[in-house]
Amino acid sequence: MFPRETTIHDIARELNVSASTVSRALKDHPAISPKTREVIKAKAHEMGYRSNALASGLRTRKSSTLGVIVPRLNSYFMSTVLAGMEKAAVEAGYHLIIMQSFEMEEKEKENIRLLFNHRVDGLMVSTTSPASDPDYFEPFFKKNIPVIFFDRTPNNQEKYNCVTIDNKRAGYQLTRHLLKNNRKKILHVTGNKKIEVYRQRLEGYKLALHEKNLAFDPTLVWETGLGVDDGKQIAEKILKMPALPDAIFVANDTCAIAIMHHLQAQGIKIPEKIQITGFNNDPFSAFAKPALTTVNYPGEIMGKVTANSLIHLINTKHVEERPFHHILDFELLIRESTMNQA
Amino acid sequence: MFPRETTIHDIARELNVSASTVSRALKDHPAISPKTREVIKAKAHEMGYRSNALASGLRTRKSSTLGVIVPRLNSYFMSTVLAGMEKAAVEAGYHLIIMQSFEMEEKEKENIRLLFNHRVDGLMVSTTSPASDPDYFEPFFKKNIPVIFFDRTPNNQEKYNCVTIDNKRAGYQLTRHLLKNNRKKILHVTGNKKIEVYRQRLEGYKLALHEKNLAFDPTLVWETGLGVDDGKQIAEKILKMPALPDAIFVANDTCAIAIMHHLQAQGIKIPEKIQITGFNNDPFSAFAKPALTTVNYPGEIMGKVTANSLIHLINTKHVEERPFHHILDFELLIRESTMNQA
DNA sequence: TTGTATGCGTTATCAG
DNA sequence: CTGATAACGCATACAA
Repeated sequence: MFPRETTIHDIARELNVSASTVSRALKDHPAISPKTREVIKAKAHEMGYRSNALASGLRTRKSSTLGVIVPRLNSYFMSTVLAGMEKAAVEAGYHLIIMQSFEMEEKEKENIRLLFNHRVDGLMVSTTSPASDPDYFEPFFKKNIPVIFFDRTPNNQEKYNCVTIDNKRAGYQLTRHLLKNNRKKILHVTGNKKIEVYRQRLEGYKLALHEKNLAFDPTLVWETGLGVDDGKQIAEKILKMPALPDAIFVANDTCAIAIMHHLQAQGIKIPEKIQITGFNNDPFSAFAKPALTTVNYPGEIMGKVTANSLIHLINTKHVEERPFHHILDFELLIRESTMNQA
Repeated sequence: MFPRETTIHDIARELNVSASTVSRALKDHPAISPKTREVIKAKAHEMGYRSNALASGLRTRKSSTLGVIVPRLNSYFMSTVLAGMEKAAVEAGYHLIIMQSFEMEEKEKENIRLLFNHRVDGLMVSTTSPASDPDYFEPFFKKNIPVIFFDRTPNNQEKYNCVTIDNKRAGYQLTRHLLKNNRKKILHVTGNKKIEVYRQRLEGYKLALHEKNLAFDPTLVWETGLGVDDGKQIAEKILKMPALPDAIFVANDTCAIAIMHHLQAQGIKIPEKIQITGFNNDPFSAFAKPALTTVNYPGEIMGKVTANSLIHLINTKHVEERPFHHILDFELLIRESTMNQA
């Protein structure tokens, strides 16, 4: 019904050359004379030729495709990461296949399997699973297909290629900021503590407390989903506390803003009564009232660095000796305009 | 260096059957006896067999891959759309290749070309280009590879498959809401007017004015990039107006909130002095102070509907008679708690 | 500089 | 129900 695709053979026939010559000419192989190369290219264009990536991939064992697995697509932070990845990937001639794990380990495994079958040339993962040893990446490791974890990494980072920020230091600085403002009872609202990013932030929080000789109180660490709805529940729970905290260190902006909103709705003065900090520098954090102190998480750069590192690994055939760990710079954004410094 | 991949031939050899039998067994072909099917599947599993999507795609002329082109990845709305698409696609056995056009027509064309070469089975596009007749989709049309536009469609929607909301009606309702609040001078801050979504919203705005016998003043329609930075500039420009508007209908939440923020910083009372409405229902719009009246744009559903429609087109071999146009429901979210109704 | 021959792994066709 | 064979479109080793 639809005319067969024009192939290099069709071009070859038209020009009375061989298919290999056409193949070579089209990819600027040096062994082809400039003249014939131009002729072939012109003809190819004229005939509306399109290279068949599938055939090419089958032959070269390369799909020119990178796989990405993220817990969820719909967060601002994640989209900036993906934006950076897409740009870097396309510039290097790769496509991006993006999949969601929806915070389910089973789904993550399935995605890994599917991307493996799809013969991606490399894989970038922000892991759902806190598992200390994700052996379901074995097929990739065995075939030496590079895998890089970004943002949410497995627990033993030294075994894997990772791109992160120093979450511990960030957590430390945020907590320190609150302590400087004479806050004594700091609630820490965080995500799944088995996940490295959240564990690190908690470590930073503890360190800052320790430095000030303040006792760490485990009942002040609340594990949640960090979503908008969680924020509302947290606020309600806070209001029921016998003694309110005087500060809250929330592990992302979304939830921080939701908490703030609901506390304010109940008449709590922010930041006078309770000071709040977030994490991620969502665009709205600067517009919250009061503006939210947060950590600028360089999403686009993280995406770019991850993708470029992956492509580098793909291109360097020889096995890298040991995994690398890129730690990107973050930025503490202090936004309180009129705070009493201690 | 790395052991060759196990193929159906390897399995066939081990079991003394033919490769075709293995191939059939693995995809549950009815003509294979249940017994041998199970034996083959077990062996395949044992040998760590993985189907090669490239080879399969080359043979069947199907890549099991859907292409997506969007102007930018990093907006909340777009990520919800993609989240919906990814889910629907994976459920139907497809992968998603996502590309950005960065609001550049050239980039969009290049992406179309790349995805065509990559042999995607279908294409979903939120177009960058306001061009009335995007002939660079011709390769797809010619080969009868389905293309669906979502959100941002070409101008002559009747010629293409589209999934949208009724932007005109939404714009109309928002404007009407402002008029009901006795607003007389409504500034409309919008995106590129050549783009259908923005044109439609403007049409709705005009209609509402017309209905109230208010003259349409073209100088009250400002075209911008609708980003955070644009918001600041707009605010500054507003403050320089000889007579301030008493309402602003902004074509997205991000920009609306930015404008609101900067006007408030200059002492303008919102909504008393100037009432503002947004568009998209970004999660933060509910937390803005005051909360932003907006239109709930069903991103995830849009993604799901678009992907499912595309897959349907792929599966129905016969050419559809005419393009379809799915118009999704939106929801006007009125958020002003204490407004004086006219 | 170009051509020939072969194979990448799978599936469709046809035969048995 | 199963097997043999060819073909999908391209790229490469080798030959010329």
